[in-house]
Amino acid sequence: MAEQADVARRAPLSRARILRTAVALADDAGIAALSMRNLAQELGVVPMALYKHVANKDELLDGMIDEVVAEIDPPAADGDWKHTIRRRVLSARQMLRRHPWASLAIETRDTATPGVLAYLDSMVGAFRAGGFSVDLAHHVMHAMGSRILGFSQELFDASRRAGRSGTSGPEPSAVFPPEAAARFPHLAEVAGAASHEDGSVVGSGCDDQFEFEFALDLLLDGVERLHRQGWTSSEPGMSSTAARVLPADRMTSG
Amino acid sequence: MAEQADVARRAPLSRARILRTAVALADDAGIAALSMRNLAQELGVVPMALYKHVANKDELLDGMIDEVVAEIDPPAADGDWKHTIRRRVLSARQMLRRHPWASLAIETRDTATPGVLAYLDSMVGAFRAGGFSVDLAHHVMHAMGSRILGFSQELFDASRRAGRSGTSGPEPSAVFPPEAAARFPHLAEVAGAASHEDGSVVGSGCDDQFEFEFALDLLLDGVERLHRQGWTSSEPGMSSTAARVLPADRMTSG
DNA sequence: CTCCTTGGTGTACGCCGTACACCTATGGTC
DNA sequence: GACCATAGGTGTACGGCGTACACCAAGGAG
Repeated sequence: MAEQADVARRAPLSRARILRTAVALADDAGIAALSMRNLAQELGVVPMALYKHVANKDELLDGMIDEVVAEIDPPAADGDWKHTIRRRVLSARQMLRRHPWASLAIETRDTATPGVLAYLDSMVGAFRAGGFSVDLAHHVMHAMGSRILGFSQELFDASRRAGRSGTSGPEPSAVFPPEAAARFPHLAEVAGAASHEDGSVVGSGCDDQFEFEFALDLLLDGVERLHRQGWTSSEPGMSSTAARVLPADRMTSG
Repeated sequence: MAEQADVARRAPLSRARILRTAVALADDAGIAALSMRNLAQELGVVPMALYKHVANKDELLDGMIDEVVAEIDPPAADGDWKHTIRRRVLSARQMLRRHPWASLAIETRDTATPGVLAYLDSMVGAFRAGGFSVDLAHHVMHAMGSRILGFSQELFDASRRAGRSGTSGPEPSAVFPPEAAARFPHLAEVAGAASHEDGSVVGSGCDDQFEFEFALDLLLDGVERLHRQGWTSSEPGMSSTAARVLPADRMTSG
């Protein structure tokens, strides 16, 4: 009990405490540094002790994911669908920025956690409540979940990282090393323009939040247009979908 | 040379052969099964032999990425920007389907490979050639590279995988186990509708290729609209960007 | 003939996840 | 109070990983 202070030298190690500590450790040291051994040490306990509370490392990761997904604001009751979706998506994004490991962890898991499913479900629910057909809601969810360029998570992260030689970095221009600029002139042009255009962005080259909202609004506005004109998948209303130029590009969809 | 057939018992192990074999192994057995030891065994060689041709495993992965990125069709010279972009993106997608490990591998690397940079550069070039301002091209690239829902790569992959109990799976409905359907009614509704709507989709629930092109065209059409109306970031022309509802949601972008 | 370089080998180290046997308090039952 | 089942922390050990480092065989150059 409380009498023997040194026997209860630590808080008594529960699944919840393990998950909280694991999230904190991944936040601080990166997901690569999250080993069962490191986590155990952080908790002042031997590695195998963890296995009395989580089945294995995969289950630990699942727990961590649901832990952070729960941080996403619940859907707002007021407002139209667009407002609701927008706020929710931005809240999810804030969570992902707080926990940079989460995005990759979620995508890596081979089966979605209950928390993730609940989030997606409530998102579909918001579209449905806004009068969307099941059909349109379905396709819109896909559109919001897919990345058109297959990769390059935050597009210029790589080039930005390549230019970092310290945390100070007061030089906003020349994000590219010169030889890269020669090889990739268009990227260099874009990167250069981005670093000049706005004083509110200090050293990083471009305003991630602006870019994200640009993409979000581009999509939401398109979706709103489809919704208003009563789009259905059997009779597509999008211009280029009707006049599809590359029927041969369709794959076998296996 | 060719005289001693047993001395040259294998093709002489070059960087190119290592990369080709590594790609094939990752394609077949999954990226998790690609260890230096496994790869060496596949090549009939001792693990440390690989290190005479690649610096370490990270560099091996970089090489593999450039290997598969090179499979993306070069940009078409003819046609308008939309045609060019669309074809290129779809070609990239086909590559990513051939090499399911590639998408994650590319996103995991902390510095973009030359091949990836070249691909992105040519993409920006296509927009520029289509008359896009540097500004718009920049933001559009971000929009195409970002995923609005922060995760869930192919949205219903997870639920689909949860329902797989074999390769046959002749039952298109009930993608969800019933208890999950009760907890996530909207997802269940969407998943159920998807499995009924089209005879061309056999067992998988929804047509990934259709979903992808839906998202692609939604974005391209929105982009075309912005382009036509001379959008600039200083004076946004998108409806919801002008009447932004949630200024407080903006983060410090740091 | 000697020597240097190129490329494959063998051993070994420290990390990882985790199976398994063990120990030790706790609390319920008689 | 005696007994014992159970929950939870411990210690050891195994196989796999990436890779540092010393070694060695073959071939070309002087």
